[in-house]
Amino acid sequence: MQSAQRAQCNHALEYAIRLANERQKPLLAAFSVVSDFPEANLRHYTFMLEGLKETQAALAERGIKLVILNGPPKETIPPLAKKADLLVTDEGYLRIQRKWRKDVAAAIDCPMYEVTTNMIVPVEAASDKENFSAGTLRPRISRQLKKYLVPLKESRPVCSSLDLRFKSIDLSDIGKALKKLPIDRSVGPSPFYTGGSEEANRCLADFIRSKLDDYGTKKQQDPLQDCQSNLSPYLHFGQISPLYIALEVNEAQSPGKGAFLEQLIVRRELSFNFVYYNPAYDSYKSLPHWALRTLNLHARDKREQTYSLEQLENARTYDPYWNAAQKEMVLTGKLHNYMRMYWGKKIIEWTRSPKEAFRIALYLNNKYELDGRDPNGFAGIAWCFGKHDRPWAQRPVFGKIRYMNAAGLKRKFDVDAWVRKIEQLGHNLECERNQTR
DNA sequence: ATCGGCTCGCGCAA
DNA sequence: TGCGCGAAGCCGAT
Repeated sequence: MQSAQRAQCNHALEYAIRLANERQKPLLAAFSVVSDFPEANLRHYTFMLEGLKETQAALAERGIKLVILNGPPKETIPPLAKKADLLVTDEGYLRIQRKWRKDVAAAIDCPMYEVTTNMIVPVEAASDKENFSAGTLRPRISRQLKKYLVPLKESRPVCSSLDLRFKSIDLSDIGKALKKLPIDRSVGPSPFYTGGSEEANRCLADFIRSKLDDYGTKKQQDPLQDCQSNLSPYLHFGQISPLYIALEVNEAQSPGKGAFLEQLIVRRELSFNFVYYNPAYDSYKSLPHWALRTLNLHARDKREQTYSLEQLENARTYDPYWNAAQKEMVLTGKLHNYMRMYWGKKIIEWTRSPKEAFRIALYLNNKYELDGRDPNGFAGIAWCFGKHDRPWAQRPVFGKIRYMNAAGLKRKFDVDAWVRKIEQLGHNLECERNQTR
């Protein structure tokens, strides 16, 4: 288990159970905590372990033991696979996830299967190449939706789980477990979002009940309206299945259904298409030619204002809207979708070159967002630089890249009220911190 | 308040 | 080869 950290609606898990049952063999589940995952810190590990603790309990109820190990998969997994008939894993799209799987496959003697469960239409089934935009991927996905929007039957292993003595990380006290791990602690846990499938299911139910109707309306672009699903951190750690979400939303009779499924399926899977087929997905080089051409042409344009990474990270710009966005991200681990775009666009405006802007935006996104380092995050940052978008009217610095400014925020919602809300939030957290001291 | 212009490449139809 | 079209844009004209 790696990218689908859940007991529910997990095709890799069900496939493993089925194969074990066919062979009348016991099943063992394993997860390897890699404590030096690039750019991950205490915030992300906390969220992840909260989820794994629940998953371990949920699996135990179904008679499956989940061992939690610490170390790179190529060292932790092969010893477990020594006497195994076969090994089943979930799928990974990022460079490091693909390397983990390759390394494990090379180090074991038994067959290994990789099962898609974090997508609805598998990345290779949707397209065999990188797609230029949603416009080209959408029909490919739509054509096959019926085939893949099928509920998954859950089963139980017939043989009792192996009771081997493995040095499993004890998750009964997550704080304690985290203290023992040699992880980056530069960013603290989110005070707002708790990890785990149960919380994910609560978010989903709440979203369908009270938010879905407004999805796709202009209310969705207003961060003051609580109109988002907030599911992206849970999707990132595989604590909830996109198929399960899609099936649940599909059941609802709501005008927002189409707009939400567009996000969940087309836009999300376009991101997976991006990281899977574009080896430079985490760099400026991943941009389309027209975007690189126009950005390079304007790379030496005079900037009205430039900021260093430190100034940006500490939310010290002249723009109170941008500062509030940065603060929301740092404080909560999640920034509203619309503000993320504004946030990214402004970094282009305020840095010495688009290459530097890309590096800074990705760095901050990966460090503070709970769903950082996700295919969606890489595609989201690249979008600010023209990826999956089209050229627009030429202007300094941006060239033909889509431009955004504060007038747009004001047009769409009461941005000053939103800034006050973020300030209040920061103040409240400060008070809480002082009280616990 | 609404509308066209801005501008490029993809993919389908002819 | 032609043509329609595309994540949330802005901006100036009407």
